[in-house]
Amino acid sequence: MSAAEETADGETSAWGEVTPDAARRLLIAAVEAFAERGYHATTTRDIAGRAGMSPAALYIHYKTKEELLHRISRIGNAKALEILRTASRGEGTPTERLADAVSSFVRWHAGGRTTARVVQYELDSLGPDARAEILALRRQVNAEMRGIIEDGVATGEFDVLDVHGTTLAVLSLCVDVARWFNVNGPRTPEEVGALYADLVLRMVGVK
Amino acid sequence: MSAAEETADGETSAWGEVTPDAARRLLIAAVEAFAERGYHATTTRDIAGRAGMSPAALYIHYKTKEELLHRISRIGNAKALEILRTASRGEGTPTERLADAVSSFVRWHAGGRTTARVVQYELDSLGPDARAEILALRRQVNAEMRGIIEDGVATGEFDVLDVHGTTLAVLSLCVDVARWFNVNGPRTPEEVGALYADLVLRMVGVK
DNA sequence: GCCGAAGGTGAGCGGGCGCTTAGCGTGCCC
DNA sequence: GGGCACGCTAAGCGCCCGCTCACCTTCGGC
Repeated sequence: MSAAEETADGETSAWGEVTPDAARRLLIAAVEAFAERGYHATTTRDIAGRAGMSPAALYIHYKTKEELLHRISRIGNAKALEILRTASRGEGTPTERLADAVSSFVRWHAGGRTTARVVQYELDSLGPDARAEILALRRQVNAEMRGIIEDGVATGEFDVLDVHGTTLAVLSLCVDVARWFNVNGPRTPEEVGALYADLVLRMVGVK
Repeated sequence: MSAAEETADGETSAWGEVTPDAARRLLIAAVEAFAERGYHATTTRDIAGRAGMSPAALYIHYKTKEELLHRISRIGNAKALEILRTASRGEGTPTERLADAVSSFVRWHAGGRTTARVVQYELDSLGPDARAEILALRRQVNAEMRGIIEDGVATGEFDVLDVHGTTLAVLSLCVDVARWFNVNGPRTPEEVGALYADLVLRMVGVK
């Protein structure tokens, strides 16, 4: 992977599907700006400037500033869902699959904090149609996590009183990593992933 | 308490310390607007309009729009700290105090979601000085929660590998309630508080 | 070597932003 | 009951926003 495919804080981006090159650079610039300042506090001049272009160039590749956020949200949420699915549908006991799911989901939110922040915290900045589309992806994420927990309850490995509530809490815990994780802090994404996998196994009552 | 002291979603606000009356009405209007749309997407005209005043009236009571956010943040974070301190410094075993702390902290974040959202998620919209002041309050919140966990480890009630990491996770779990809690959803703040207290006791390894 | 498509720029429009200012009404003090 | 401090409004200033438009390059096809 080339240096151009890394964002400023070092995370590797999976924006390879975005073409042409100029459109991808604009999108990566937008991710960084939205993550730093928030969608509404980011100007189109700032995004274009980070990508080394004039403000007008943005509108060759995107109809509006909101379309940029929409594209970022869809790709990012799809990636998060894919990560969770890979772990959830792998081999192993529910205990192993839950630990795998949590640790990889957390690693993505910590390591790709810039992207994850935008994906998880700028939902309300989208218009109704776009928000509805993203919410559909979120429901699939929820269903995937709930599926693992239900499997563990069925095999007797887990001891859970409220499956829906616990699912919500587990996902909330993982997602909120994007808010507080500090790349220059004392923990690596791998360490947080391992810690959280342990905590979640305790939450579902694994002996 | 009068109806005028309730925000739109029914939560009772502790803004009694804010005087005169017009300043309090503006502040409550700002809390609602910031929670709905976010700080940067909220206009001073919107805040003043919600309070039934002209845009200029805002500047009689507050120097800038940011001062409003700063005041809200300080009062709200102080309230959150007070709630946690009351539970943390009460009587009982560490197990009882932790359950009490989590359930009351969560009840505040769920029931007072409008305020809690602003308090917990608009930190980055503050300038450097104001942010530093709020961060000092947050460190006290962190220390209070960590204190309970350390007490439980000392008495042998808790089995925790990483005290700092677990403290972070517990607070993250509680705070994120403000993001997803829905007043019209299936759970009451009390139910979420009870569920979360149980989950957190599991996280710290209470038998 | 000419042409059209694709991708870019500089200048700027309409509008809404945060905030200011001049002046008005009201009630309290003496 | 005159003066004045206080709370508030109507109007609007200067700025920067998202976005557009007229025009300029570059380049592959024939």
